Amino acid sequence: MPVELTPSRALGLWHAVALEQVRVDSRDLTLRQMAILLQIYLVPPPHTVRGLAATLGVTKPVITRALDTMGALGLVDRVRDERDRRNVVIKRTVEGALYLEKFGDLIINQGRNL
Amino acid sequence: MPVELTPSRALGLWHAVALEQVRVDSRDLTLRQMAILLQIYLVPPPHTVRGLAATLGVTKPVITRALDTMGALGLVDRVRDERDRRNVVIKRTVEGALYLEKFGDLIINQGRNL
DNA sequence: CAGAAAAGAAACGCTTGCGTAACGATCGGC
DNA sequence: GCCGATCGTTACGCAAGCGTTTCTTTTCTG
Repeated sequence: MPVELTPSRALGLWHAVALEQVRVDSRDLTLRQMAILLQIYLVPPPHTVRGLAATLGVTKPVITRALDTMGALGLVDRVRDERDRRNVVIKRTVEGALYLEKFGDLIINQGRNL
Repeated sequence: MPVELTPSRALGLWHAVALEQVRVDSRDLTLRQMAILLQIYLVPPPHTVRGLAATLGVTKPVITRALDTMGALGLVDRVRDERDRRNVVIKRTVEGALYLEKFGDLIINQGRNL
């Protein structure tokens, strides 16, 4: 069953969520960073820099930098892959899960108030 | 009738939209800029720098800079208010309307594919 | 009509992200 | 074992955003 949305409702939802997120959270993740974060948490692991770069259609340094930033915020973690030590496996964190959980609630609440 | 969303569906929708938007459009508006843009286009005018700053909970220079950037992209326009020449009234543009229309379609399509 | 107040922009120094290119570390094929 | 390929990071110069402060123009007040 698809999510039923009219054009104006869709933009209205985005509007309400963006507005509330800006008001509530000073951490201003870029859309790219958000896409990366959601990819990590919603798609089954393992996640690598190269894989994320390919999925997002961006270069590898973009991923590295985003992981730097979000790592400093505690939203993700990096672990060297012991099977192939060239790889880095991106790990989820409790704080990251909490962050997205709150964000999901925000979407739902704003959707309810539409 | 509210938009019905479960937590995972809400994040999934955001994920799909963010991913597709990153892949398709090199213009990477920040969440703040997007919130401003949507406010301008979804809420009845007039819109002023001061009003937007208050609504978003940010300082005036943030709005000025965002309008500079989005103005350069053709997404919004600025016109001096002739009634009170201290004010600037933010105007919508055809290109901005088109941009949001496409974005709305993106949300709907991704919502359908959930 | 002088002085305070208000609106928006500009200036300042700083931080962060970008794309491209170069780099060390590690693996795989011969 | 070596040499090319692969993975992630780092370096570089540049553009854009931030918060704070200052400035200019315009309006309101007494």
